[in-house]
Amino acid sequence: MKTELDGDRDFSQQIARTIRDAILAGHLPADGRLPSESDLAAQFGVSRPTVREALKRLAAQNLIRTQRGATGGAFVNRLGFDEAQEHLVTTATLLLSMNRVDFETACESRFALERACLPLACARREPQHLATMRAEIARQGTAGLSDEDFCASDVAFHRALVDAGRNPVLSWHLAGAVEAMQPLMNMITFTARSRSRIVDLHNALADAVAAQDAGAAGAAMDALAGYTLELGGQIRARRAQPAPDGATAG
Amino acid sequence: MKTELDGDRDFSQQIARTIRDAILAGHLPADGRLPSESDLAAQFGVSRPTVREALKRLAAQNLIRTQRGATGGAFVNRLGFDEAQEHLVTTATLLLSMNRVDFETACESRFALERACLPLACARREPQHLATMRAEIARQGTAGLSDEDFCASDVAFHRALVDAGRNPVLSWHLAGAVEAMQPLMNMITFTARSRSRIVDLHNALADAVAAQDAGAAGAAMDALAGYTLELGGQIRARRAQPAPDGATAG
DNA sequence: GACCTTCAATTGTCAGACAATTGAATTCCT
DNA sequence: AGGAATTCAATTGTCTGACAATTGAAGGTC
Repeated sequence: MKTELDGDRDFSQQIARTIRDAILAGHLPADGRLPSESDLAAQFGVSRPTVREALKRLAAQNLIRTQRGATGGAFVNRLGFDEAQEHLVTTATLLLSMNRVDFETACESRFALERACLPLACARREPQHLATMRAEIARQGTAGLSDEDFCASDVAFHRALVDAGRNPVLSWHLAGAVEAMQPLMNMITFTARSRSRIVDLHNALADAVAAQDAGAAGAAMDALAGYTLELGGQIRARRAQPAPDGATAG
Repeated sequence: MKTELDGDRDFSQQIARTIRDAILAGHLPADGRLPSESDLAAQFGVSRPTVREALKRLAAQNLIRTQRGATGGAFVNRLGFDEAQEHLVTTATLLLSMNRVDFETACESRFALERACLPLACARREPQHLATMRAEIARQGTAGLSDEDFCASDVAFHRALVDAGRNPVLSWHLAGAVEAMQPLMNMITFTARSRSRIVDLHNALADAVAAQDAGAAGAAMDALAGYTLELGGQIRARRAQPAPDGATAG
């Protein structure tokens, strides 16, 4: 099974693409073992380091895992939701940081996406989801909670909310979006902290989901989005005109 | 700047992670050049092939690009929306194919997500978006259109719809989701072809967006989702009880 | 000054070797 | 015969050194 390559350039990339396509096409079943590096080198007519570079490319995409030893080798990975979510978060984080996405745009997309799961969450939420949401709200109300912990709890709350929709694909998308936005959210929460207001809005959301009232849930989500945007606007204004320190009326 | 590694294993992975974190943290600006492979090898105290494996990992994630020649080297990539969407599609495709996600779940998430952009699309759509949608609908109505072209047009229509929301982050998420679902959608369209019904639903969507009526747009989207699910159910039923060939009643 | 040549830096590739790991086969003891 | 310890072989991880290909830049020529 000598496989030909396009004569001139970047063998490792071509090999990686070839194997990747084979995996995506299902020719290589999950948990199946690839030939050894030496065999692959012989098949493609290249040296082992070149094959290794190709395999590292695939490993970077979580398409394969490697194991040493007699029965070791490269095995096709079964991509789970957790790993896929890591990918999503990494990509989204890079995207946001490298494209000068402004806060309003990021915020808007995040809440628009999360809003998408509200009907499902209201219809399918189970006691465990409600319990998690309530627990996180309670946690957010405790005094002396650090900003980091508050943000983590915030993420956990929204995670429970999207999980209540009981659609893993949707949860993957939404949780990834929420997690990728957290750095931006931190910037807000750390500066203009008004936790009680956020706790109130979270409670309204939880109430609506508990009552299976999608309309009310949507309204609560809109209110949360509006408040977050408002905070973002305050931050920007404060930066543009930095500190009339005494802060009189005006 | 000798950088230490955790003594025992998989240097290339550690090096890749180190550089990746530096990029994500912004220590390496976009389009900035990394040290040469030899320099990196010296800095990390490993050989050049090991450094190369690390760089290939980063290249596989589109974090860097490499260029040969005197002024060549590895450069930090500015991750654009297009490349990021490729990532998203690849990950989503793998996720769907490797986790036995059933059609209903995938379909539900896809339409829930797309529904999220309808208010924005109705509020902000511009003539160009409407024109694209109309053009694709017209294309979908032409006789003799191949199934592949019909599907491509379908994707283009939905792409225009989400772009009408004029939020690039949202477009990235939604277009990625739509494109990842296309293989599944093909399965449907190729079998139970009912293009006129789909064209009607697309027209209803376009009308609602043109009229900036978010409620009607949501209803049209729900109808489209319902019809798609219905088709999926038919396919499944037909598979479970394969071909009472003459197709008489009951 | 414009064009050509040479050059040096850098990535891409190769060959062979050795170390580390690990499951399986083998041997040895009971 | 059965189980435990040992040996073994296959495989990945890494190193060394080298050469080829590419490409912008420096220098030389007209």
